[in-house]
Amino acid sequence: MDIKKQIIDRIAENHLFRSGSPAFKEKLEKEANLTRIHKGQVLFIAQEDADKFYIIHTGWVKLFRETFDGTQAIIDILSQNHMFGETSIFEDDAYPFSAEAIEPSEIISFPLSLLKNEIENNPAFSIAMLSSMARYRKQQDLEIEHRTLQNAPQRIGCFLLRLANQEHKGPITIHLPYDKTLVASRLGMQPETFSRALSKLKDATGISVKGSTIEINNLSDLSGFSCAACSSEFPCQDLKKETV
Amino acid sequence: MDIKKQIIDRIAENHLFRSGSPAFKEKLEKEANLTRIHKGQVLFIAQEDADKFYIIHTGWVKLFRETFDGTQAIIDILSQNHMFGETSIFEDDAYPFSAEAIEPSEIISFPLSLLKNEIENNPAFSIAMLSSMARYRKQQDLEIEHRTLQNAPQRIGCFLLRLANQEHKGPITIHLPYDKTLVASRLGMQPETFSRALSKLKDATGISVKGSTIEINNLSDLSGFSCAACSSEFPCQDLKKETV
DNA sequence: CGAGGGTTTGAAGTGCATCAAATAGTGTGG
DNA sequence: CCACACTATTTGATGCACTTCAAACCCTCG
Repeated sequence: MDIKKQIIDRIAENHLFRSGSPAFKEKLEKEANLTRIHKGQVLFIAQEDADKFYIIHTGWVKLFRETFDGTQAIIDILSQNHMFGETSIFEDDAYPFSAEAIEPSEIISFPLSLLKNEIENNPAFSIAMLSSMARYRKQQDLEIEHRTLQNAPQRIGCFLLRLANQEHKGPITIHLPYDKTLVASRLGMQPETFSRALSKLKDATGISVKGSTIEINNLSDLSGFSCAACSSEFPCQDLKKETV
Repeated sequence: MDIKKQIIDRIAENHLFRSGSPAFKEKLEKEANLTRIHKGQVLFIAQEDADKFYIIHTGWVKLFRETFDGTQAIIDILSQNHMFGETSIFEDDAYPFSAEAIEPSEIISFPLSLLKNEIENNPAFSIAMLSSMARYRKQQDLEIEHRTLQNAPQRIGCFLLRLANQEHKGPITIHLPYDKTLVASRLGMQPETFSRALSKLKDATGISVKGSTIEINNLSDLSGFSCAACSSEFPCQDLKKETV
């Protein structure tokens, strides 16, 4: 219970929930449900009736949709402090995608009704929600652009840049947050293509790769290579920094 | 003035603006600016200071971003009753893309400040705005999926299905709303690819093509072919039907 | 009629996917 | 701590889809 309170307190600090009413925060805390889920566990599937929304405490969750033949389209892969499932409010209470843990994770769930209520009764909150959705929208626009204009090595480079802390000078060390196979599908390519594209990127930009650890020696080489085919100037803001 | 009033009245009927306060509608009418623009005319470019948002009365407008070397990524192509530029409210008052007329068009512009005000002061309106953005978000998710999972002929078929009036039984005649070259870039492919993919689609589904007129004889052949690689069941809702 | 843009067709190249197989890495039970 | 099983990753070979470059065609409009 104590842990739960701590978690809620931290969540309450983020941009969206800061605008929540005290009553809302109280209810959040009361109705929060912290669950540990294992790798591969499915939280919900697309079209299912939606009655909860989720925030990730630890771990990683992928959002995806699939066709009849089982091909998956990864919509997003989320980590700590990210919220998902909340848009079903606007989708006749059906989840618009499926969600599955890709690592052992701790997930907090809340009744969607709380959110709905707060949106309807607290204008400041609904405005905060608007700006949260606007941020997501911008990110999606960028995603489409990336997939249209960048080739495989460039997309990987761009992904690495967004993982890197761009303030830092000098060599930067990055750990891929999950399976290379998953990074590949997150970037819309096959695992084999990812592997080959990564070594092309290595040759082109002088990064070094050992397993899932990647060292960037020269940030501007990397950004020069990756961002050439992108309309936004470097650094391509990581819109994910603001988490909710 | 009379024409202007008529236009505003029609706009006021749509989902988003129905939630506007009477004072808001009044101000909209007073501050509306109807402009005729010619093909190729640019309304604004990305990053420019935003002080207006737009609604299309007649014609077509493309939204796009471009890289240094001039390559364009088409974000969307919009027609009658669609709104654009409004998201700059959430982007530090800078347009996140450029907008250009692709046909002679009549465009109505309004001060962004009106919208900002209404969002801040009319909770019902900000909720309507939320649901409008949620709709857009869903559409973008679908767009990414299409580009990932569908091949060129399938994407064209899907595009045609969304143009067609799906209620209608029997043969359906469609006119491409703008240049094939533009349709191609809207679908993320080259004009040559479009041309070849269209004839593949013709062979596969029995549609007939004469210039920019396309006749669909058997809707289910077309949807069977195109929607096989898509997670949503046919008919892929045209989320654009609700225009704003 | 002739100019110019849009569209189609052809030929060749590139990038990514696919299938198959080898290799590296990880966790398990002995 | 090792051997085994299993999964993740890499590598190779091949094919397909789309792009690119070039040229022809077609349509419209002065």
